[in-house]
Amino acid sequence: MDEQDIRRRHFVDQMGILMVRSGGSVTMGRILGHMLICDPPEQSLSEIADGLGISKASASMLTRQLEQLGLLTRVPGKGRSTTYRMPIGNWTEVMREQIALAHLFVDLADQGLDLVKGGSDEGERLEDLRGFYQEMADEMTDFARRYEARNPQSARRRLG
Amino acid sequence: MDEQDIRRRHFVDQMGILMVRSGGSVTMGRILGHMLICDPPEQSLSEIADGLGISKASASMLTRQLEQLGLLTRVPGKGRSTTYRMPIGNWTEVMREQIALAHLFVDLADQGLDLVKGGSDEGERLEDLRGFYQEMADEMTDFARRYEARNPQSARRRLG
DNA sequence: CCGAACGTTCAAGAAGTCTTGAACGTCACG
DNA sequence: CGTGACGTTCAAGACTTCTTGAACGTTCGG
Repeated sequence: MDEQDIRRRHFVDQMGILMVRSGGSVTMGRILGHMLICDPPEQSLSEIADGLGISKASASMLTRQLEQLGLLTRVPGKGRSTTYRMPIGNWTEVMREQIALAHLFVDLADQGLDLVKGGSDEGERLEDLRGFYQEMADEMTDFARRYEARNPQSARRRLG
Repeated sequence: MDEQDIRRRHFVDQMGILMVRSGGSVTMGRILGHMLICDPPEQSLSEIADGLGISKASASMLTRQLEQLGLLTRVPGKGRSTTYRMPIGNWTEVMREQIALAHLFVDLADQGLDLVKGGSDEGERLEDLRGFYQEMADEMTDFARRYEARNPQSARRRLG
């Protein structure tokens, strides 16, 4: 293992750590790191598993999760063989979950407001939370639109 | 347990689920939910633990974590007794972690770009990621500033 | 000085998630 | 057909995180 390999491994592991802090798992992040710097950019499941020293079972499960998050694209090959690659300009897809989550907070805050309709203080706390998440959702939706406008390639699916 | 209690319990549990989706734990979210609708708004550790049916050990640990996240404020009482309450307009504090995380992605992407300086395709993927997180960080910082300007009470600490 | 109330910490157990080897189904190729 | 390569699934084990009761230190009121 030469100097370059060590640095690549370090990059991959760091991406694993950042993915954990983002809500995912270490290995999911390591796959992402691998797919960011691998050559060739398209890799089969076996190549990913071998490249990272993980089982094909993990690779199969995690690539599917990453695909669902919009962080990995499946490229069907001939027969059963398929390869994966990092999509370019697809980050608004990733924001979708965040925006949806913010809306869930807004909705739950509304339920709470209905619940404490009598009191006064409770309302203040809930409206504070509601206001924040509402603005947050609006802001992110706006940002996603601008990002898509600037990166037309990303417009695979549109925001609702 | 009457109708009202059931609805309160439901609200608390839903907040637990949303907190999990946000990267925290169920019980952390349930505490947050309790603190959003509790009366009086300031509660001691024992009141929180009893109110949710969890141990004081959990309550102690989780209130500290929530305090560090800026989602709970410690209100020192006389002697050893302290109470907690939900702060108002303190949401920019919560954004801090997100912004810091985005910066970490940018930094790691830079390391990666340095690593693959030879190739061409790798650079594209890394620059795409870097660009997104850089803009994301800028956008959130900007939003936080505007939010603070609109909610002066929140300005306990300023963004750097 | 004593006792009660409170929050903190710790080790142990419970619960959940992650990872894997092995078995399987499918497809291309000879 | 038969064989090999590939991705998928499953049950089992490893591993990590969560939760708790009990023991402890501190403070207030008597």
